[in-house]
Amino acid sequence: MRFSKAFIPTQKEIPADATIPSHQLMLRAGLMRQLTAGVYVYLPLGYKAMLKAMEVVREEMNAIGGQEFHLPALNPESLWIQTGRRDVPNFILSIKERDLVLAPTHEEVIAWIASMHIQSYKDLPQIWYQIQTKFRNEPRPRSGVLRGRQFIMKDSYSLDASREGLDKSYDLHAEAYRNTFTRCGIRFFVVGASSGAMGGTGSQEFMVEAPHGEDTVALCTQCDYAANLEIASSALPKVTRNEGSSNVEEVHTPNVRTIDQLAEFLKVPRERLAKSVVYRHNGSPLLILMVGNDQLNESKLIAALGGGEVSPMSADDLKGLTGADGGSIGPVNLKGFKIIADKRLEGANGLISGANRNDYHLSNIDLQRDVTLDGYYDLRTIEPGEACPKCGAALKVSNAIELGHIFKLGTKYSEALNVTFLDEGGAGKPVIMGSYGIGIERIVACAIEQGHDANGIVWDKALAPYSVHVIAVNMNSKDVVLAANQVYRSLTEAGIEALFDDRGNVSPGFKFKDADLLGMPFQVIVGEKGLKNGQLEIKRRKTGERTMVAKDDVVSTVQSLLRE
RNA sequence: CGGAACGUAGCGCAGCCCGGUAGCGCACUUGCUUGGGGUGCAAGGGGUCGCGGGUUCAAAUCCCGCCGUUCCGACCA
Repeated sequence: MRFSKAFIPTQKEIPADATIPSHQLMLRAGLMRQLTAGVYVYLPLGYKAMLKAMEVVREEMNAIGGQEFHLPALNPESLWIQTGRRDVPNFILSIKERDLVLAPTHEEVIAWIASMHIQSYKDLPQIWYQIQTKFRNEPRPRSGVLRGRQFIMKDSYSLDASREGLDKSYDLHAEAYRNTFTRCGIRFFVVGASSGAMGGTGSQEFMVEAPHGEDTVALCTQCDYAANLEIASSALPKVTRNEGSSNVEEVHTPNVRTIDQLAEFLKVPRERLAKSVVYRHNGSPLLILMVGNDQLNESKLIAALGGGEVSPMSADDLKGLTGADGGSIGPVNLKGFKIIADKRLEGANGLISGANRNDYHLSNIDLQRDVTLDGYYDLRTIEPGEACPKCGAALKVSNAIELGHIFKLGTKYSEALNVTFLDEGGAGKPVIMGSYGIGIERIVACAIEQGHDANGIVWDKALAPYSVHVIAVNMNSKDVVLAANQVYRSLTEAGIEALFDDRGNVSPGFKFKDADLLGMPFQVIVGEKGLKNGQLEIKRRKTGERTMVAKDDVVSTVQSLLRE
């Protein structure tokens, strides 16, 4: 492509609305423009990078036997009502004029097709995928392309006759994902994840560590333990059980509200303080006991409760139910609440907690003796520096971007939409499904987050819109023009995608700056200096390293560089 | 959906407090110049000041409403 004919609107100034590097650079390098919040126009250069990412994904999906579909973005609303997902908050965008919705994902449509055509265990397994635009009713789009209202996803769906089959399909996807992201030159890691409201038994996320990521993950500094903070655990000791339990005593604790104040006031370690956190679960009052200042993890809470809606109880609501304020609430003689506790408190005694009477606490609480508990669960959010549950080394907590997510769905959708097959014994059974997504824009954005410097993008070969950027330093020099055209033609004829900066009205410095901003892996610089010796210069964008190469050797040199 | 900020030429911004002919840099057009890291000089073109209403002789500027965008939070299959 000749730059003089190309539509590549680069910008020197940083757009005011872009706050993270990938967003700024995607705008500055002319990859895209924002149409409205969360919706982007992909310009030719940006779309080329996206197509490269999609092709890598496609090849890896085909390699595990995936079959590509093209599914409708417009879906009948009724299909989503059947699975109960029509009313999921902030999920579906709908069409005003018709009872149609814009599909945010395609489990429903896949299940609909499968329900018609999957009849026998002999028809299974299947891996069906699509690489298409999806829509989501994001309350707050942000971080450029990382969280939009419209985006391109590779989604695949596995259909299996057995749990073992699902495990195999899932493992195939995990391997395909590793290959995909590795080929894209992205440094990633895999974490255990919560399956959330999607339902199902297992799930993992493919993550890229990034300060601007909106996910939080725990990573072991020594072993390979990695988990989304939603499910991460640490090897923190339980609260010890003292020998014998004294009688519960009421203690006057005027104006003591927080755990820190209480520990200070009573001169006791925080481990002996059972903090009461009050919620409503599907409307019913719920008290959760945590150790000291341990933070309740809502994702774990929901999982422990088997789903449903949870929300912190308001101060007024709490006062009405208990007669006391938050800070004085406790599990002993608390009427009308379901009570659960963090695992660290399992069987503990000698605890201090609220008396359900302002300015009073109870001491010597024995959870076995004094409280009717509905169970102990891991409910706390881990903190950086705590011990890895696998190896005991320190955990760190990082922000990350979710590139891909793989799910063992089970039979939630096949049951809702009646997708059944006959097994060997002739019995009807629901098809067992898996669901696996990759965000295409996120591949590109993460590649830029990891591949950029002060001058611009540094593309990996796999995603670079062009492999080589040919720069004619001085278009007024006949020799330069001739040599640059020759090398551009030779590269193109050799099947190497080249962008040729043949602009006549642009100074050399401007061309160099643009080339670094656009970030193609290699630059071939054609200038009078080198030509005197019959040489051209090859610059590696990543390292800045420059080598002079004889004119006739440029194509072969570039070819070997691209093979590295 | 709660909190905050912003909206003036394609982009980045000043002007608004204190009402009185709309400005700067980049980009763009033309000519000359320069030619290995966003050349230099000169002459130009381009704006319903987000939209609607109000106050006033007069509104980018003051008041009210709306819309849009961004950030923090909530949310995030």
